[in-house]
Amino acid sequence: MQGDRQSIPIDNTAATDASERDKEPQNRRSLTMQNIIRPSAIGLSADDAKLTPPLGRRDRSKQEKLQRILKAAKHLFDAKGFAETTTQEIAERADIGTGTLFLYAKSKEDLLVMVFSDEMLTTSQHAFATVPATASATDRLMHVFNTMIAYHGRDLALARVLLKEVAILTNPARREDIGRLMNGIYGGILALIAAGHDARPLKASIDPMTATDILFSIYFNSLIAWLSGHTSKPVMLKRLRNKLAISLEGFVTGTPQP
Amino acid sequence: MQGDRQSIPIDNTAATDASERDKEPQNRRSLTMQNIIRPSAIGLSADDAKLTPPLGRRDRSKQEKLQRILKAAKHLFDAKGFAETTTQEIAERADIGTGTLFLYAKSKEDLLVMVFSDEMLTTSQHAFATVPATASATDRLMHVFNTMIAYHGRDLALARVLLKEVAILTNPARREDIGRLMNGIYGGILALIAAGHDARPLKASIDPMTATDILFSIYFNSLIAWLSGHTSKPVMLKRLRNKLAISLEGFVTGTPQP
DNA sequence: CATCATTTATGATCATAGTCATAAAATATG
DNA sequence: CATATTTTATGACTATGATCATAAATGATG
Repeated sequence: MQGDRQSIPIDNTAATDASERDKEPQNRRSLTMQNIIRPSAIGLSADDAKLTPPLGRRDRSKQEKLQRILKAAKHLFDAKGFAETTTQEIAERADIGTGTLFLYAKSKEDLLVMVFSDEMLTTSQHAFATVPATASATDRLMHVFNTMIAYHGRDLALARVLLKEVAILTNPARREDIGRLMNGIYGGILALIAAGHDARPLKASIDPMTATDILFSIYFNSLIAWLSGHTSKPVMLKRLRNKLAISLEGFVTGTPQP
Repeated sequence: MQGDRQSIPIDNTAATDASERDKEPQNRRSLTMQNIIRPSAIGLSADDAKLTPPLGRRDRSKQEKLQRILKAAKHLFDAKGFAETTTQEIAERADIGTGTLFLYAKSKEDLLVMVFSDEMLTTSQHAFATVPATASATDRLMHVFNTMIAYHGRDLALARVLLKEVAILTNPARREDIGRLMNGIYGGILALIAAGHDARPLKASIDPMTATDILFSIYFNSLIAWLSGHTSKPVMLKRLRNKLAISLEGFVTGTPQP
């Protein structure tokens, strides 16, 4: 029961396929196309990144091009939907060649995740920042999940494609993007429940991170069940709340407040 | 707390898009291309279906063609993988025209789910049928999930594509296929836990179906985390077991056995 | 600056999923 | 059986995601 504390959600114990063998030859110069770094990817705003001194013309133009691509893609995905947007259109709008696009994203789906992982992160951060302090643990969790669900609800078709990609990642770069998102969410949930709730502490036998993992699983499956058309939104929300309440109840000691 | 008993996993509260308005004009003859019915889809074996009397030449040939398609697709997906198999190849192997394929499946992905939903159902049924009677509730659940995980482990690339499609369904016909699968799994889990475990009954406040839903969510998320490369298989299994144990503990009354 | 090496950009080209007008087959009707 | 109607089959064709050989741009070196 001890010795397996989770530092999750992400640990790359699994083999990273081919990318394992060609280790970066230490003393090469800077960013090559194989590892583009988006500002947000290292916790810097675009401005900060611009101010960061030593960037040659090449790297600068690369960053700018990437920003144009992401902006163009986001605009089109939002405006016309994923399937209805062609990579040609994105390239044109970003003012680059059709082939250039695939130097920055491995596939159209990859681009989709690149585009929206930032927004998902922002959304979740806002959700945690606005948690009602006085509410019950269940309600606080529901506030967070509700916010995220509302975000995906803005465009169901887009949400379906996006979550499909997010659920199962194949590109290590995207795994990092989503890893950051997951770390934020798990951290937030953990903060909400780590001390227990309703004046009752967590059971000693329960690792808070494991509890977090369970709660997130419940949320995620409710979300995809809804997007799959298995349940209506109100029913999904009602059941989600119930499942969270039940789980939370199982995590703490003592009996419910009278 | 009452009045929302889940008859899940599937209820089609959500709008079924266009397919809602063109209601079958009652007195048309039989199966049109829009609703092909596979034998297994109604709980009959292929043989039973053949014996079922009133099928005209047309319907018979349709069934046979469908079987050829499914067989061809399964063979090729297994042998070469999903991405590496072209719909042309499948059509050739099934001895039909390239366009004919898309009369039976809406897309290549749709075909993938058609092909493997039966096998997944069989696998889960076998898993439940071989549950060790004397084991703890956690171990009995782990036996089931382990079996299903092992099944997906036979071809990770295929499992990734398949589960992506299964996670979020867009075709109502496929929703029914997977609905049957889910009903089987939920029913099995429910049977395992409905009476409580380790001589301790379920808490009165807990709907067994809701508990089932939670347990399945935990399984499913562990599975996709593994397939996404977030955790190695042994770590995933260890954590899965732990999460199931914790949840199960929260569902029953009393204290653990001494 | 001139030359060379490396990295990035480009669009013509390819592969293939999916469509659609047309034909064929099956069934209904008289 | 002859004809009309409905359903299914077909493959040429289209749309588009992705590739790749070639060119352009950048930076390093002397």
